[in-house]
Amino acid sequence: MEDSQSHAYLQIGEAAERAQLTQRTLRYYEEKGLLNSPTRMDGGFRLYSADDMERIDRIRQMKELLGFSLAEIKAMIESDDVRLQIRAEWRSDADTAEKAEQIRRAREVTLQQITMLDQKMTKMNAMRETLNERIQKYDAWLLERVPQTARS
Amino acid sequence: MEDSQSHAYLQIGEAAERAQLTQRTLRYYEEKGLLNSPTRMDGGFRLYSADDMERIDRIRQMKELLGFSLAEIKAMIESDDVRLQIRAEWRSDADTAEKAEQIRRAREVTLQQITMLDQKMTKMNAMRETLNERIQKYDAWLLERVPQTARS
DNA sequence: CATTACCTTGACGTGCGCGTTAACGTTGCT
DNA sequence: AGCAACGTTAACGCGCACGTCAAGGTAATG
Repeated sequence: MEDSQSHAYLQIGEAAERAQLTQRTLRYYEEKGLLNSPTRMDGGFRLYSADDMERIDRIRQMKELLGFSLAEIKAMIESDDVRLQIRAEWRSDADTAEKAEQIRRAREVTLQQITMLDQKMTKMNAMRETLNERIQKYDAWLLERVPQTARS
Repeated sequence: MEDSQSHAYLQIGEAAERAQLTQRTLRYYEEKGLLNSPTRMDGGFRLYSADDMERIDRIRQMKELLGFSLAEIKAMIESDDVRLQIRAEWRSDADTAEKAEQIRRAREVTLQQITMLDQKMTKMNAMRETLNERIQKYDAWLLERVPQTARS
């Protein structure tokens, strides 16, 4: 019987299914340094944490949504690493200053990402406008010569 | 000496340069049916019209902005063809009904494009929100332990 | 008419992002 | 202990989107 709250650590099979990717793809991402190697069970099986799954999903989004190459994505998710490090070393000792520097860098990267998102969205808005105008031209044409047309 | 109003028809060299693509890429797009074969001069050199250039630019945008494959893009620019046909046959005879049907199809395609643009933009907005929250977390962390930080 | 710059069509090469197969180890259940 | 289900690495393959020659034709200039 299964834990109703799914095992918290997933083997690659379930992980792939939930992420809508193939096992091959997950291993490939790991190979390319997009995923920090997940923990393994004794036999060597990969175990994906919730954080891992989150990250996998962000990678997928960046690919599908923004059409980035894996290399570009790898560069972009630096900031995730910092975030996870923060969580991990939360109560760790020492080096507040160094961590602060890392966080500032992560903040910078994140800001750049936001900027580029905004740029893309601006262009997409322009594109949307163009398409809208096109629709209106079609409608004008149709109304002029085929007035009995139903509009949606 | 050059016409100040650039020759209206461009050879592949200038066309590529202006579109920020390579000649190879333009030929490749033509080969794949993304561009209707441009007119040629007597010797066989390709001549790109303003419409061609417009189309090339839309292809580039779809690739860079949306990350689509050439196959997907080819499917999407159907509606462009109709638009150009309209211009061409503007005062042509006959078949208003048939043309109307084409226009309705083009309108449909365009609507779908708008819908998908909207979907993408929605997701990008969500992503932007996530990034914004991340920034705020960074700022909170920095403010708590390194209060002497300058914000931008 | 010769030179130079630009173009043409093949054809092979390349990097990316995986798919697929092979050979084999692990886990869980009975 | 045995079997099925699941996992592992390694290696080859593949389609896409071009890059990069090679061998030659065309255009513009002096």
